[in-house]
Amino acid sequence: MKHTTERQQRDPERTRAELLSEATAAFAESGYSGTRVDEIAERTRTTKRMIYYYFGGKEQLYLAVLENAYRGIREAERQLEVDGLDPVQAVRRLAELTYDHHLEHGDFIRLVAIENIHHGRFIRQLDSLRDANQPALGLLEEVLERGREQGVFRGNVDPLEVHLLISSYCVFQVANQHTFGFLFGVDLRDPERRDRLRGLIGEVVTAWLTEPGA
Amino acid sequence: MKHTTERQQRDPERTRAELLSEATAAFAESGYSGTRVDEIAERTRTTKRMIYYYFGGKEQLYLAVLENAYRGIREAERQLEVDGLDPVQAVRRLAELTYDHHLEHGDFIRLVAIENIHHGRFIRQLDSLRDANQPALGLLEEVLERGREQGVFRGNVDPLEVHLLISSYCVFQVANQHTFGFLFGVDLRDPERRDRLRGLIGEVVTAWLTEPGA
Amino acid sequence: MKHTTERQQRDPERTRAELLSEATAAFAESGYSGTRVDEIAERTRTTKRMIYYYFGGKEQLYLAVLENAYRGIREAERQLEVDGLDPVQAVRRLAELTYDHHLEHGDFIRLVAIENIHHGRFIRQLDSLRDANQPALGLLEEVLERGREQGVFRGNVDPLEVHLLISSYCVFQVANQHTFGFLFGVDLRDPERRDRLRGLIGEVVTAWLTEPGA
Amino acid sequence: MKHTTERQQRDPERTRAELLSEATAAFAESGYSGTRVDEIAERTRTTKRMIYYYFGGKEQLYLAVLENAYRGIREAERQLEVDGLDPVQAVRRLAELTYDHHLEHGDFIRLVAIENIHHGRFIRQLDSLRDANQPALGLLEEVLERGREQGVFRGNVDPLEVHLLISSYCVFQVANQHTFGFLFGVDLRDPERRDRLRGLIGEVVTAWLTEPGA
DNA sequence: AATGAATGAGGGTTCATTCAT
DNA sequence: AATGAATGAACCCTCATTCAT
Repeated sequence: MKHTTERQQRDPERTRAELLSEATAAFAESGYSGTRVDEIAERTRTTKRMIYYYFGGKEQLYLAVLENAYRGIREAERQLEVDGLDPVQAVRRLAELTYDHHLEHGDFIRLVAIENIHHGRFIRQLDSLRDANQPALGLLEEVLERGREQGVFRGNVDPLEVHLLISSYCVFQVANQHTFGFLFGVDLRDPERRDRLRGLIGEVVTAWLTEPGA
Repeated sequence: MKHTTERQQRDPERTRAELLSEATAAFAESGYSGTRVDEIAERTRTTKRMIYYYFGGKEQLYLAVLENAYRGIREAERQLEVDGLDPVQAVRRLAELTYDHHLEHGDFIRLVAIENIHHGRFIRQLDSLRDANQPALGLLEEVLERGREQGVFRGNVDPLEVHLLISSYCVFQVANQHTFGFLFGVDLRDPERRDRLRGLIGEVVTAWLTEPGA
Repeated sequence: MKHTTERQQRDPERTRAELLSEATAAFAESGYSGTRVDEIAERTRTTKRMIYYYFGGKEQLYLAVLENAYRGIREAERQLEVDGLDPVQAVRRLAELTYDHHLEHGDFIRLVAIENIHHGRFIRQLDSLRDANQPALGLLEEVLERGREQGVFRGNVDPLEVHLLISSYCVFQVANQHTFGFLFGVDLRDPERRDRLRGLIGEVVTAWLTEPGA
Repeated sequence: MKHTTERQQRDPERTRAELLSEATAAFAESGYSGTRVDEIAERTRTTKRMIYYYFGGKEQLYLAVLENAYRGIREAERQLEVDGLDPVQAVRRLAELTYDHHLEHGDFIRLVAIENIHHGRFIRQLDSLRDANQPALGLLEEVLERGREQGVFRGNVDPLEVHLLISSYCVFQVANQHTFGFLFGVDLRDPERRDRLRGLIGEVVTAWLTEPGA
């Protein structure tokens, strides 16, 4: 009679998924160089050896993590809905959803920061990410166009730049919270503060988009 | 005739400064864990032994780098001048100078990103940074107050949040340039693009500050 | 035809045992601080990397050495036999066996001396040694009791103190042989001298135990 | 006007003495390899550099420490007095004084143990110690001879061996206190225990020396 | 008589990875 | 499909010592 140990498991998919998930957490926590493969393995029910068995090495595992993280985000962006809202409300809504979304996915934002620390050396290998359309950007494009048609928004606006405005703001609050918080003595994650900040970027952007005489 | 070797030198200040400078470049380039002390030493005319002699260790060197970088930035911020400009122009000016300033100090921004990857664990040890006043923020505060007095700007605006808006935007373009550039197929450092982006944040912020009926 | 290298071997038990054995010799020879892990490794067929693989580090290896050495001594003490001897002969026998035993285990005695130089800081971590009974002491206790019952030995004798008397004498000859030998110009390991010394402590102790009117 | 810093001092004798004294404490505390020259210097008001200036190096300093320690002990031994006591009392007295003396000079005993760990490699360089007479041994010799003449002590006794008996016992209690204390759960420095042990060795030795029919 | 600056050589340890079944 | 054993290369750091005044 064979007894199932906690280690031995005949479910490759599950093992792989567990490795990927824990590697995501580990890399997001400590960066690429700062994460040791032992550390990742210790979080799982398998051994370090399996990382090489399933992924080939630390770098490949990191690539899988990165790709997987972006895929998840895209998936979530596809859920965004602003139908039935007038353009101003739609932009505000979009900004707020983006804000919430970023605050909820600290790991992802940290992975992106890490990747930039590495000069984007890894992401550049992921062709799968390159051409995929950016759902959030597409949606924004639509809304901006709608606003312009209705004469509510100024014309000559590059959706990418609006996206940049919103993204910068949302990303910064997560990515730079430690230094900003320390230097200015504020806690950006404080609920009250967060509520204020949540609405701000939408207001700012729409103020600009709707600015009279622009 | 003996020639002086390139190594041996009796100029402690210079040796220390060189180490600090090269360490700054190295850490900004590869992060804390990603930088090897040998690597730093190889950039200088001394040996890695001197890192321990002058700083005590890798971590202390990194701390010195971090502190020095922030000190430099503060110094630069103190040079900012917007006297003689009306509030709207002043904010725009401030935003543009901040923008330029960030783009010119990629190393600093990378160090800040790195520090955030480390959850601010190092900067928290630098009490010298905590209480020091933030020149840029003070200046902004003055301008906002002036605008409010003149009835040009809305009231009830937290200078810190305006600062956050501007900083986010400027920092993001440097810090996230690799992933953003890759994903959207743009080069944020392209001069033409940069010129457009340079003015944008000031316009956006002032549009909001001056929004009628606010 | 490939020949098996001397290094590569798939016998963990043996590798471990070899490391332990050579480490014992090395630590006994040069002390804890005086022994380099490279030095230990060079004595074996593996590399120093294996010390970390099997033991975790220099300190843990030393702890294993210490524990192992004491275990070996205990094992040997369990072989002691004085059955069928009258109490006086038994004590003499015990003293002589202890003497021989110490002279034969110079490494052990040196390890003990080294441990005392370290203020017992390592041994205190070895709970396995604390509560284990001390075979030699138990045997001695029996003999002393027997002698007292037969009216041959004085009463009111603490076996531990008798043990201390004998141990001191035997340990000293090994542990302090270099300074003592140098200062008094004698070689304590000289066979003739040793034969004299071998019997001495038993005689001294029994003279005291059997002292009339005590 | 020159002000005297705490460091700068123009008293070579004092500096040298301080170094010697602190080095003694340091070496006795941590052994030869375990003591770092920085550590010694930090205990004094001078710098590490002075160790090289005054002694030439770590080894020479250790040699000076060793020689100085032995010189001090010899000096103390010369103070021993047993005049006016009968031989039995004299031996007991000598044993007790030796006992006290050892317990009071733990540093010296540790230095001796350390020297033995190093196989007496250093002491062998100190010719000054070799030929010097051993006061304690000479005194013992006299007493033993007196006892033999009076028919109280057995003849054919090597004073060196009696000295060895007493020394072993006294040294062991200090040198091996940590392992012995740990293994047997006793504190050899406990005052009550110490009082018992103090008298023991004299009784044991005299019991043997006076044994009838020897 | 004394010192600040500098250093070569090694110290213990950890890293991602491969061997061999 | 999975794994225990082994490892080379490098990593950060510390040691006793010397240079140069």
